[in-house]
Amino acid sequence: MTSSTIDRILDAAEVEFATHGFVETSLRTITTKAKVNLAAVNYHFGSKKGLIQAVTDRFLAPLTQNLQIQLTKYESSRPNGLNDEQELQHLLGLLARSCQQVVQQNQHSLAILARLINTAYSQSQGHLRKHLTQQYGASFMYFMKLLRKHMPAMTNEQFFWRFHYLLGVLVFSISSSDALLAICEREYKSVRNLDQMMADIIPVMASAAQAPTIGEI
Amino acid sequence: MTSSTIDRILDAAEVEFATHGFVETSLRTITTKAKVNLAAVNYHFGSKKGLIQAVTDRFLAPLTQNLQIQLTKYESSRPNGLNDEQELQHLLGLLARSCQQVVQQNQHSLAILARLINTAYSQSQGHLRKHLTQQYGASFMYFMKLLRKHMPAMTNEQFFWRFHYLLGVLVFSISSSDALLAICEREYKSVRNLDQMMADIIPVMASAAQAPTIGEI
DNA sequence: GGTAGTTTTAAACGTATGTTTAAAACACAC
DNA sequence: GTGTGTTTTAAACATACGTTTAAAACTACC
Repeated sequence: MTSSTIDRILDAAEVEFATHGFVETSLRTITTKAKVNLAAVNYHFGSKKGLIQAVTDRFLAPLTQNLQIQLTKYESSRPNGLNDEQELQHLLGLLARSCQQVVQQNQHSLAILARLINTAYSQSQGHLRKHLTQQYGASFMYFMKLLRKHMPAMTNEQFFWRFHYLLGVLVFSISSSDALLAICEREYKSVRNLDQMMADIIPVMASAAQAPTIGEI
Repeated sequence: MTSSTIDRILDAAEVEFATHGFVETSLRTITTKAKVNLAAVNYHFGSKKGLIQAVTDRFLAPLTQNLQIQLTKYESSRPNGLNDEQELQHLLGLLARSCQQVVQQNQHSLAILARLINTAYSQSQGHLRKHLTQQYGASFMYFMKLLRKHMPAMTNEQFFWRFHYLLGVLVFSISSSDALLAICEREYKSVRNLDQMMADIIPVMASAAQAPTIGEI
């Protein structure tokens, strides 16, 4: 077994990044929880930034790949006679299923992804955003293109905005899921999980996607 | 003129907090931009946390107050015969207008508010969330209660989730607005602003609010 | 004009961070 | 078994941060 060190670091970093964010977690807490020497991170990943990238790559690669496969499969054997609403629900459902499959092998991947997107869109110059789209943009572009097909009553600009409003639902829900699930359990005695939440969100996003546009925007 | 120091600190902190976040901005950059001695923050506000609270209080107090007034005014002279969709649009419009009024006097207030909510919901134990609801929860509870009235086909738990999905649209859009507006201008040669974005979002949120619920959730 | 209270200043403090270093430990082919 | 390349280790480094201190500067009142 070669270098369980790397895996132990990745596993520990994943948990910390997901629960406390990138800047808020130090290499020292990561290496301590991983039972690994502090210098190991810089030795194996070069820098903290390198570690963050490795952590995100580990699930972003499978996620985009999975999504790509699901979409092409769906496109090749798509049922006829569906209206836009149903098509949107299907597409969003595929995205949700990809997320679920990835989260099954990596419990914190979505939380990290949400943090990643949040920080990417919080810096207006957006180096991180550029890196993400260059690295993984292809699958998501394809996804957007399919969505676009079933939101025909919009200009490209209107679609751009609408898409990011939908993204907001997803990102906020996921990054707040721990808190929301806890509140839900305390306040309504209802024990739920992320999968149920995702299923809950799909029709909401579909409705939001189909909301009327305001004039010429 | 007594202590322009305090105001200069608040103004500078506001800009930095809005554009770079709370933890990412140091007291040194704030005091430098404010042309004020480093120790001034601790002298006038006690600590960095105190400064953050002062910065947020400066716009949260007017915002909640404004919202409260608008809501009670609306409730007392509400037009009859509106359906739920229209009522929701009205209520969300009032929230948007409150935001606009506050943002008019304080350009970065919404960006900071979005960051505040994001961090509040990102820590599952939620001390900040508790503080916010204790301090300013009244107005927002009232707002939620009015919203609830026009989303009758839901359980309380379903409403809880749906409300936070809507909140996600708002929070993500606002915290990403700088990036989104920049992309929009570059990609579609369309110069827009936050007000237009907010107006754009209202029907989307109203639609999302009325999306069908999944079974017994 | 002197004095008490407030504010500002420069400097230092203590701590935490990411990173580097150089020696030690290890693995494995020859 | 020796030697080479890789990995681990403990220690130190350099920097950045929030905070504190004590003296200086300022303000306002008698």
